[in-house]
Amino acid sequence: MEINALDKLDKAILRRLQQNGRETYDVIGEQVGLSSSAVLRRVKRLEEAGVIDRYVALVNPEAVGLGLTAYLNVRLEKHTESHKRNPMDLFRASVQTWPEVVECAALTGEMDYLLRVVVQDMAHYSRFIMDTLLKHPSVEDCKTSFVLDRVKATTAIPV
Amino acid sequence: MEINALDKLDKAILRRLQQNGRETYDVIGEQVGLSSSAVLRRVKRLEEAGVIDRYVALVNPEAVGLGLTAYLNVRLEKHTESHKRNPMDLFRASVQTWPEVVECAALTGEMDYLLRVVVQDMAHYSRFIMDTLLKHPSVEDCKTSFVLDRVKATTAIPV
DNA sequence: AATGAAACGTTAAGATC
DNA sequence: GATCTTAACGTTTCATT
Repeated sequence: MEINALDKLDKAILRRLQQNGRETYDVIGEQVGLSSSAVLRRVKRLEEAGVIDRYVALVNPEAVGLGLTAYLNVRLEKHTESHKRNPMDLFRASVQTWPEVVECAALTGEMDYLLRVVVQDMAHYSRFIMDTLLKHPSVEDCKTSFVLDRVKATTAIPV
Repeated sequence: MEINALDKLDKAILRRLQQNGRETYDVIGEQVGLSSSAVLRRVKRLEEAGVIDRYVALVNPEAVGLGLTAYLNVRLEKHTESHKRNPMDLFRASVQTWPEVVECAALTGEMDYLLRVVVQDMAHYSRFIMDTLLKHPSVEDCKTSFVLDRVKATTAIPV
């Protein structure tokens, strides 16, 4: 579980797996200059250390009819009514249950949240805003920006 | 290459692969009620149709010393000098080469860009802003919001 | 046209050096 | 870390519906 600094080989392996999570250890080994069993042992170590979180398939939203992406700035109500849960905790818990919300971060500045929402079309988006988000007791206000073009969307971080 | 609407089984398979891109076809089959060869055929079809884009390993940023994430709103200069490339194209091309920028979208509203930037610490962030982003000929101005907490960060879209 | 069962080839995983 | 062995998995084939 310790983070004993990654060497050049670990980084090379990570870069490859971040591009292709199913590349065989044989191919990785050829590229980085190791045998497949050496690659395997390093990968297992990286998994156990929590460096590799998990492996996923990436689905193309357009190909499944999810053509509209929006970023949403959400401002929560400041006041906590004593008999209710804290608005922040309530909001965070709800976000986990909304499948349209694929990304949510708490930001500095105006202590609000940035959400990325993926839906079929404008009708679905409206329904999400009107019937779900703005009806939520913790939400004070929100501001939408629609995505015109996904210029870059990588899951790879610069190791 | 055609998008012949996904049935219940396709969606169930996609949901599982979006959570674990290395789940064996045997296990997926047990869960969705198919044999492994039937699962394989469906997965290959989904890959060829472009529904499954690719498989990747997800790396934990903190575990590799990338502890600072920021969202950046970037406004480009409006004017194109006739002898230069269009500022928009120039900016988009540069974004592809900057490894710190893991996400970039063109947004409606003020025709600007939203960037997600992942770096080691504030020193690296400053250097990126001062030496790279603000020195870029297409960039007029930018505004930073730091991420306090990644409330939700999934690569799974709601199929 | 899609499935399940079984055979086959490839890859992962483990042992040894 | 490399080589060798075995167990697991992915892939193909084919009979069945």
